[in-house]
Amino acid sequence: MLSQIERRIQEAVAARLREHYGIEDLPVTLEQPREVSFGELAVPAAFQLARRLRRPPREIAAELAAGLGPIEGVARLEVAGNGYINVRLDRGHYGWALLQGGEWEKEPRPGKVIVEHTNINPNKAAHIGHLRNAVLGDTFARMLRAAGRQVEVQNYIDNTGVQVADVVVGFLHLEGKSAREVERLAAAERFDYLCWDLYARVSAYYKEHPEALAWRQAALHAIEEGEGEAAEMAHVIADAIMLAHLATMRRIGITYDVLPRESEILHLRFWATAFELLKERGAIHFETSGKNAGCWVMPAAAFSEDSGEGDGKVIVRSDGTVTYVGKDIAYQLWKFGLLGKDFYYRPLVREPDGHIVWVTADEPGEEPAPEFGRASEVYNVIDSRQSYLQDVVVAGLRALGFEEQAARSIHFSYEMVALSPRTAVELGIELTEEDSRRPYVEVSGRKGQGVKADDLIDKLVETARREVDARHPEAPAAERARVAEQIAAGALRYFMLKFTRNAVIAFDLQEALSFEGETGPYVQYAAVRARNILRKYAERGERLPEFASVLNREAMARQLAFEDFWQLLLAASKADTAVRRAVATGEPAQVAKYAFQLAQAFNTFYHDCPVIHEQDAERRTFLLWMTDYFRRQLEATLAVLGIGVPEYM
RNA sequence: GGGCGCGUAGCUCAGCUGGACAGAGCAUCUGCCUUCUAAGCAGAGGGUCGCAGGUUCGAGUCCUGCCGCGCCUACCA
Repeated sequence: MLSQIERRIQEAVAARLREHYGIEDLPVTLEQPREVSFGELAVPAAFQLARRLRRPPREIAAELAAGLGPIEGVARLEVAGNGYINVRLDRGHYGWALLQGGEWEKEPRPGKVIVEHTNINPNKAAHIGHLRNAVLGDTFARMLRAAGRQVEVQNYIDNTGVQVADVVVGFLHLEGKSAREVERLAAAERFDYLCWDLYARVSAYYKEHPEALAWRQAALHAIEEGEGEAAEMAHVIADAIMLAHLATMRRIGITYDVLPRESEILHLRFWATAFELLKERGAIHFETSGKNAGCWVMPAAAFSEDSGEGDGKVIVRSDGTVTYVGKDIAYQLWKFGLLGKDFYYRPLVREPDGHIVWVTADEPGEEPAPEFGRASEVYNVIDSRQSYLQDVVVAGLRALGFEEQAARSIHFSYEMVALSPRTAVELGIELTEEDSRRPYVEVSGRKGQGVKADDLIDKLVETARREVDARHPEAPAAERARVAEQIAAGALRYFMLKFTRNAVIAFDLQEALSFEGETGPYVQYAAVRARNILRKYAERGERLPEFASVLNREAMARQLAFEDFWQLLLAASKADTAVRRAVATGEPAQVAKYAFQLAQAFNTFYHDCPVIHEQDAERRTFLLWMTDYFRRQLEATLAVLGIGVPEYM
């Protein structure tokens, strides 16, 4: 809605510039005035012209504004400050247009976007760092969809890597378990927690007994070959934990379209194909001397600006096994449809909403699968510590001559989640004097430190449940449980989204468990309040009026003359703009901030202005409509954030 | 050493392509529940935007140089 008016203003100003000054190369930008009392939009063009024309901006602004004819949707223009042209919208026109339609503007583009996120090693329970990844990825995918793009969400399962091998070593050598015994354990509750501890024990064992690293090598080899006890055990572990991760993420509304597995990358010879390509086109070479002797290496010059120091990146180890990066290059090629091969697929689980999650398979399945891959754009949601490896992957594409795809391979990076010193101490992690003074402490998953995702969600649900029980003791228990879960999920998702991507989160348990101020529940509460108004109105036996027939443009203009009403409506109408802007900058936090500010505006309105008890009929109708419009806009925004609105709070 | 990122209120963080007097939440203090639920609202105090230059009509935002901090720089991912 707003962007249509913006376009008209830009066109009108551009035309005026052309006709009056003969200027065609000045892009007309629009800003939001600092103060709402200045109007809804501001044109700073006079400042840019001042230099060229060598005249004071204020004078130019006056001249410019005077020559602009009437613009649809604009009530008037004012010259302000030392050269701004402030725009006042025609409020009646605006409100009326929103009442008529007010659909979200989209920017559809051809081609499919792949968003890859979560990507947790299937060897232990998920932790809060993984939650940040998944929430960012899931929200970004929702943002893209809301903006009209076609999106496919992938979650890569590294089921043949070192981390899984380490847990295999643990079961095999520290626990003396067979694949069959592990299978029984895997069927029990909290297998991911059990592996979390075992993984930490294995890591500690390596430290004490470095010779045990040979076990890892052997396991890794066996897994890559796909045969023997270790390989079988690896599959059991990885599959069970993959399902545990899906269950964890399901709790906060996250799901996937397809899970490409590393084992298929190997067994279907994706890697072998990519390897041949890389060799053929000279992207990697065999090292015969130096510390990388016997390895296939990508030269540092390929991915680093000044290639002075680096020795390049090992793609194939001297024992013949391929590194993660190598497999990732094959995978990235497949995503763009450049490998000339495809996986087989089988349905893995059906989500409660009917959505099917597919997983790759190494032989044809019975059910026909949708087409996966063949994207025109790929976002890899991976933390910033791995930017070096992402650079290598992209360099691989470039070295193979896929310039365009390399440019469309986007590392959607974000900073790590560390712990606040206070929370670290609460978890029993010993801190040095120095650490306790720092704003945050990085913890080691290898040592079994950190906050498990499910533990955090459990705590959030408990906290929410206490509040819900206190407020609604009469409600059925099952319903209270569901409400508490929605609040917990909202709190968690908002917490992970309120920080911009490259802020290190110092995770503080108390802060995360807070439901006041800038939090998910605050925003959910505003939506619940709006719903309550409409529900209470209906309970009084009154039917919601046919707004479009009762409220005409003049009534809109009359009501929107009140500043508070106008500001709330204006804010609510900007939801689609906020999402599109956030897509453009790749910053989900902007959507979260918008939702919070909109909720704030509504809460003020809610406090100041009773809707149902309004005496004046026209105003009451208007307020009901505005409440409903606000509700729809906030709920749609929350949906983009993956946050649901509880029945009550 | 090199690469990436960060440094804004006591704390945690926003600040869109440079724009009109620097924002939010938390914490502290003061008020407001007989009204559509106070997970709320209103208000107060609190900042030489790390430092120094530069570009510009205009710099928290761009450039350069320092200072401090973090991450990466594996035949782990």
